[in-house]
Amino acid sequence: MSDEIFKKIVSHAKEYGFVFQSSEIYDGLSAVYDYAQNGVLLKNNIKDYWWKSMVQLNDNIVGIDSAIFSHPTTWKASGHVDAFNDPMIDNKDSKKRYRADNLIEDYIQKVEVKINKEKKKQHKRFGENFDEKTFLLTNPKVLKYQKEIDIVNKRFSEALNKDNLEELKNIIEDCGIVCPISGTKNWTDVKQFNLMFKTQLGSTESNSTDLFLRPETAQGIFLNYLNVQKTGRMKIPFGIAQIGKAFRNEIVARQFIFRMREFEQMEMQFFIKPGTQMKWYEHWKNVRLNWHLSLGLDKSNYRFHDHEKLAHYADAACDIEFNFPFGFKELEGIHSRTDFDLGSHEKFSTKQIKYFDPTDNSKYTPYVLETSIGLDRMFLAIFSSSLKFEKLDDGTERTVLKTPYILSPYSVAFLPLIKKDGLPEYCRKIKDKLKLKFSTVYDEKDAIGRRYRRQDAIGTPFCVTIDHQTIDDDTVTIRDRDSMKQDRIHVNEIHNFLDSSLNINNWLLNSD
RNA sequence: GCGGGAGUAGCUCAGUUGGUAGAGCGUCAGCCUUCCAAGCUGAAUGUCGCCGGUUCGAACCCGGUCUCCCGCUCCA
Repeated sequence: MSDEIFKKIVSHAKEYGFVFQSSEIYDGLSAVYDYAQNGVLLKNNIKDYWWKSMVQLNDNIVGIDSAIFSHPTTWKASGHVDAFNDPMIDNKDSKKRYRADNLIEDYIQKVEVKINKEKKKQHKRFGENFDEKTFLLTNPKVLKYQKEIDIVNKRFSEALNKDNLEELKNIIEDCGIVCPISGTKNWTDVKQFNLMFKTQLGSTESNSTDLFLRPETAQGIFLNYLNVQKTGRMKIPFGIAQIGKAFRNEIVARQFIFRMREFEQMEMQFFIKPGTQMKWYEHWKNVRLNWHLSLGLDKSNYRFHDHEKLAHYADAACDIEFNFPFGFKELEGIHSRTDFDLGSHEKFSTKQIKYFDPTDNSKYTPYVLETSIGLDRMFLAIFSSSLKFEKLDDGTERTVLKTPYILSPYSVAFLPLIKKDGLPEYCRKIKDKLKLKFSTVYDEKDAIGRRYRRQDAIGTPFCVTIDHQTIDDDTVTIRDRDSMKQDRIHVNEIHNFLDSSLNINNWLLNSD
């Protein structure tokens, strides 16, 4: 059911120039998409709406645009090198996937348990006379176990150091490790899952450094925290906002633009005094939900989801989930990141990243409250929930993209009723006057009704139509996308009409 | 990555047991048109995802590969 709708949404995105699969003429690239002529307008409008709500609306939030490359130590400090690099192995029978290193570690532990069992047994038997050292050195069973552990441990650490995946599999096979679920030894090869994209800085092999494409934009903000705070004379609490691309080699990337390998984040890191994080956590939860609601999509599309299992850096975290065609899924994350990031960069860089608080003469590493929204997910949320297939009273159907007016690719279409009698010329003239301030489009081909529907399909909220009366008295009709109703207004009023309909104040500050 | 399904025009799809492709919508040009996709005339568009094999001959059969969808898995 929703499957069908999702397919229609994806088709519509392509047919009307919103999203194309990347490199389609070469059969495409998995989980990479391009924004097309209309899509880029919608996407830019979303960015703009977010940026203004953060940077322009708040005196204590500034924006930056940090590089996609950063010093490789960044990702050690952030925890991504450890958290994003796992050797994985699949059991072909149970179809379950395991971390190969965990399987081996578990195995070693099991053998250790056997030694302990043996020890307890002997201890019970000999009581006071039990000599642990001699026992461990002489008991044939223990010696056998211990020898096995030593060998496995040695091979294991060598394999890990050399990233020798084949050897990891050999160890698993040699130890006879079975899948806990299927109980079989039918394993695939071990594969390294590196969620970060690697590249090199430097053009020759001998003098190049391995770099990662950033898997999140947040670290660019943390690296610049001190610079921004000093040069911007920022006082805590304050925030740094950023919009930018991030890259993750997802194991499974699916659901259209919901999970892509190259994606765009809109993040704001808010720096606060330790101990105040819960207050700010609640604050930003509110602010962010209201931002979403200000766009006027149905309230029931949103819900909070609190994280039970917290990430290594967080002491509280939740998602704002959106009702996508495939169910409620994460759209935005609000995380209390504590001083994990700044503290870690302090440690790795050995530079002090402290804030001197003049209000009480205290000195501390600031805590961080993060809001992080996926721009592509926001695009999909808007696009999928806006696309309506309406049945009109006269029995005909109408496909209309009811995007929030302020985000629509084009704000207004200019349409001469017919293609002669000077109407096109007149129409172009008034379009030209408005085209720099508003996103406008012109169309004279086909019957007027068809042109209205074309604009409906790409979400244009207003259509200005020039007819013969216009030539006589300089009035035009202006049609509203959602109601399909028309008003006749004077040409000179178009500017003010659009200006007030699309006034960001009315949208952004209308959150209650 | 595993299992299942799929890939034919911009979109939705048809194509009978193998005989080198069609429809609807859309697009374009012209005519006609005084306001909500359906008037008339004409036109363009596909190496049937890609590579290879079987065959006299492949959209159709076989193998490989790429991509998409669903489920599993993963998700700092």
